[in-house]
Amino acid sequence: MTIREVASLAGVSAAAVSRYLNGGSLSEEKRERIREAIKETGYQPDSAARLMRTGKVHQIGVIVPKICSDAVSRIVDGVTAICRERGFLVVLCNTDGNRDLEKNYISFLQNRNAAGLIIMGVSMTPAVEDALKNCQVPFVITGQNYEAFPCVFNDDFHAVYALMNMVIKRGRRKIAYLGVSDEDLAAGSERRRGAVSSAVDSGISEESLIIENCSFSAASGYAAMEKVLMEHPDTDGVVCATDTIAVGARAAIRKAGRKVPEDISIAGVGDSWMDEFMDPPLTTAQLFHLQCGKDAAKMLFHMIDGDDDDGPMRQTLLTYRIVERDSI
Amino acid sequence: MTIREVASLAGVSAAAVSRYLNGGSLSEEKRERIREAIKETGYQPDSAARLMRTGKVHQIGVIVPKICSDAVSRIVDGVTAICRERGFLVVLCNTDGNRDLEKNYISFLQNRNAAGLIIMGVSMTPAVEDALKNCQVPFVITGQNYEAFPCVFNDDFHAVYALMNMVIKRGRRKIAYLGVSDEDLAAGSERRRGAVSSAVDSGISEESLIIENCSFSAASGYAAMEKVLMEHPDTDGVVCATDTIAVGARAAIRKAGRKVPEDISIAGVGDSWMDEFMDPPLTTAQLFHLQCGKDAAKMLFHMIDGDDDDGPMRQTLLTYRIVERDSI
DNA sequence: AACTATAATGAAATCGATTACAACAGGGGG
DNA sequence: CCCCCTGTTGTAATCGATTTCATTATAGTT
Repeated sequence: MTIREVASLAGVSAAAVSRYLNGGSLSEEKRERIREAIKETGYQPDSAARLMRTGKVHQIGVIVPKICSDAVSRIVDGVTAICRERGFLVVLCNTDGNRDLEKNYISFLQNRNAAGLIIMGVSMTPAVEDALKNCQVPFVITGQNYEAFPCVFNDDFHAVYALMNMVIKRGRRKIAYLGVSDEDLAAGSERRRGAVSSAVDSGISEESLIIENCSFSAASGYAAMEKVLMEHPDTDGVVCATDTIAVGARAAIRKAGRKVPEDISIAGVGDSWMDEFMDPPLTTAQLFHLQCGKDAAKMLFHMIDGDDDDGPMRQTLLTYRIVERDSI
Repeated sequence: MTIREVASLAGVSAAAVSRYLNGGSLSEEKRERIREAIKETGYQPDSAARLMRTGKVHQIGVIVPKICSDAVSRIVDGVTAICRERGFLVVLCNTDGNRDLEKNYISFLQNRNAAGLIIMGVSMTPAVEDALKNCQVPFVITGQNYEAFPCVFNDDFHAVYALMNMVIKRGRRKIAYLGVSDEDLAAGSERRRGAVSSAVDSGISEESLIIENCSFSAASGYAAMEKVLMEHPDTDGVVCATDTIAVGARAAIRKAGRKVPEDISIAGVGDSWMDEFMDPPLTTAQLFHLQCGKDAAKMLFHMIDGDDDDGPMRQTLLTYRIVERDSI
């Protein structure tokens, strides 16, 4: 079903049908005939041809390091919600943590496959930075804060700072921080800095704060906590970079026969759905992932629409909320 | 950068460059010159124009009822893995449980936006069934078994049947089944039937099996379990349609002061990552979601490639594995 | 040498929509 | 009555790749 067939069925030119669809001057009479013909045929304009002519893709690309993650899937959820409103499709690109793929996707998506990009958990290697600098379509980075690029990110530093303060206020002095690699600017470096700053500000020396690095899994949280309890049996508090790590750490504490929160306080970050069903319910710093996705998408559409007035590059700092439960 | 510019730079015709890219007879000499020109310019053929001419989209559509779900995200992970190998992009469509959207996406994606569809958690309303019957592109349904369509699905019935048997073998007689709505053929109807069959086959009457319906959340599992314990204080076993429900149920049992597994046995379905970190670790029927996604994608590509020889419509039944932990 | 099959090549048509342009009609102002 | 402006309309060019077709060159066969 092409525009010409619809046109001849309605007894008008193809241009008239196009005007009907895209808004152009047209008599009410023809308008009616075209409406009829379209309803009758169920005609939908070919998006490839339309794209070919106008150059406007109604898709955006979302690049993620993995999909099976509470945080990532919530952000993606927010992005899809806004895109649906706008009639845009979402192209989901899973790099599986592979930097080369990240770079490849960035360059490939520009080639008429996406009107803009949302990138999460970007690993800012020189190659990726280069790809972004040369990027022909607008993009927004989520979850991490790079001065040079538009991004939507969390207040990772203060979230952990606040959590740590709470644990210290409970009288804990021998505290462990289970973090993730500094390669991850936000969940790694920023959160760790928050933990250290809080400790130091409260008179706990940086050296006496126990720091262990984990991957993003509960299993690695379990292993790290086991190690901490082995090497520092007097540990009485633990703050985890993510709730998933906290789940593992909590199991290790249980295995060691220690009580939470009597013997050891524990806290996480993220407000995962299972936090309130843990035993005891986990104190956490809630992050607004869904909002993050929505904000990033809205920002991207502003850039795509050019509503930006070439205005200042935007950096959106999201808030966090301490959810105090019984684990500290 | 168009094919003509590259061509003139290499001193050949546009057709020659196209032949270079798509395979056609071409002298080694021109081949070399074109290789040069492409490297120099970084030319990438315009996918819109290519699509326009050939009609071959290198995208597939994935329609999901929600994204924030362990099962869904793992399946999607499997799909993206196969698509990446094949150089296809994945268009992720989140219907958020809205049936109209499901139908709309199915019809919209056919319009040159996808070479095929993978649909999960389809709600087979007449409208959706109609949309599928008229679908111009191949599609595969995951997680549910419809005779009339190609699908990849789990052995939901036997998974729960086996779990239930284990609980009964532990000597439990007053058992509750926390399920989900029958609207969901697989997780709802099939699993419930498995629970009932097992009970009946073991001499427990259908009437004495306690059945409560939940949504897919831990909170609803908590509420349902609370209700069960209130109305049937002698309950000594509970099987849940999903691990998430089990997490909620387990918390309700704890709240009620009952011990697991001494007083009550509990089991779930899905093998969520947090199962082994629960207290006690949760016995579950592991489902192979990643494999499900991969199989569905492979099946779809067979259909797209036409390797099917118009062969029989395929129905893939996945296996399950009982993971026995300490909760029963 | 004559002939045929095969490879190499470019010009031009094509996919289906949008849009610049030209043509024309009708209305209002002088 | 003429001019100009605005609104309606269709024709044809266009986007950038692929592919058909016709042509020429080359090799292989009698």
